[in-house]
Amino acid sequence: MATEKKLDCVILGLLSHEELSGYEIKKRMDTTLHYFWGASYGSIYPTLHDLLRRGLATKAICIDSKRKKDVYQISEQGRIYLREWLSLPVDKDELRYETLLKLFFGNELGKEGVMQHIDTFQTKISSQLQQLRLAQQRLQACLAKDPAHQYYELTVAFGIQSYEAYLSWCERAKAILTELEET
Amino acid sequence: MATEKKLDCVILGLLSHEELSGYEIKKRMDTTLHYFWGASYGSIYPTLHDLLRRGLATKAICIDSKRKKDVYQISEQGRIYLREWLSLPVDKDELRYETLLKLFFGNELGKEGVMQHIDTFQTKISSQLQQLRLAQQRLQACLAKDPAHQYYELTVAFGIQSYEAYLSWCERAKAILTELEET
DNA sequence: CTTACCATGTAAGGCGTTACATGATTCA
DNA sequence: TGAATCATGTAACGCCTTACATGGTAAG
Repeated sequence: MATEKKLDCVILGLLSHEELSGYEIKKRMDTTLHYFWGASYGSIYPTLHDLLRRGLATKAICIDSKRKKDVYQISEQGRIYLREWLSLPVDKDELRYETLLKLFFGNELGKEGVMQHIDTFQTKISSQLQQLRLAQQRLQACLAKDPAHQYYELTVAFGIQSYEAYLSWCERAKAILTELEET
Repeated sequence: MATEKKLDCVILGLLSHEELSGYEIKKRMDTTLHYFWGASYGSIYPTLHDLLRRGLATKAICIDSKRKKDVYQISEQGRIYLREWLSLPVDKDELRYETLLKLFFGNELGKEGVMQHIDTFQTKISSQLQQLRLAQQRLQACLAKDPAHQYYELTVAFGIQSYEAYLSWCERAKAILTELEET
């Protein structure tokens, strides 16, 4: 019942690349996966325990220069489970842009308010686009060494392409609204 | 606690355009708002009752040719509440594309699988793009009559622009993967 | 020495989906 | 007469966020 849980698969996916602690997983969620997925500690740690319990991951205690952390590795079982999920058809691609919602009800909000929201959106997207471009440069430098990064690069390219489209839409939208104001 | 609820505002927004029944609201969610918002009956009807209770909407029973339905109207209080929310800064724009997730873990899935997912994605987006283009044509025909539709048109334009970007990314991604295969 | 960051976790509770239930009406 | 659509709802339950709690270490 309710929406199918995927966080276990996402974490397994990250572990398929390298061993990670819960804290590091959260980092990945906030950076690498940030623009197309997310999760909080409150869901990550319990999921990690669950993966252990199901034998899909193993845990080791790692002590790097005085600092202790629990690192998790994907198990053979986990790899099988992950591959199975990856092969399944995609269940849902979802976009929830509150900005579009507020725009849609723009008649009630008024032109100035709408303009304001577009400006804020544009600023946010611009800065995220810069981040993505940086990531792309870093990736392209090491693509030759590690062709596995090719897939990462594809997702970054997706982000760049759509964010560029967003920005050009912002300009057009603002132009249309300005014209409306003159009339 | 937990994520802030916005469905009440979304419904009020829809009611600000016209009076609607729960069933009709669901229809709007599945068509007009479909690509940037969603909701099920299980959340719509209770929210509608809640709006009544809070005095943000009123209910009337409408009998159209034998068919009975409960239509809701936004109240003055509701309009104030809606405007207030619309003026607030946008809290969250969220994108959750499982397709990108599976792509990201492409190394584990393999090229063929990734290609498959891209194809499916491309097909789905193409068809949704067609829908959006149709909507745009319909809208442009009546923009002169009702300038309130301008805002609706802007959201449609956003969808078209980003979906076009998605599709051109699909082509590039497939080309890159094909090249990889040849090597 | 204090701020920031590393690191792990739990509890409460909201949100919203899925599945189930029911019944009328329209149309083929 | 049967399928599709109109129409309204509820119960169970899963998911995940927020907020809270705790403590160690690195760096300025």
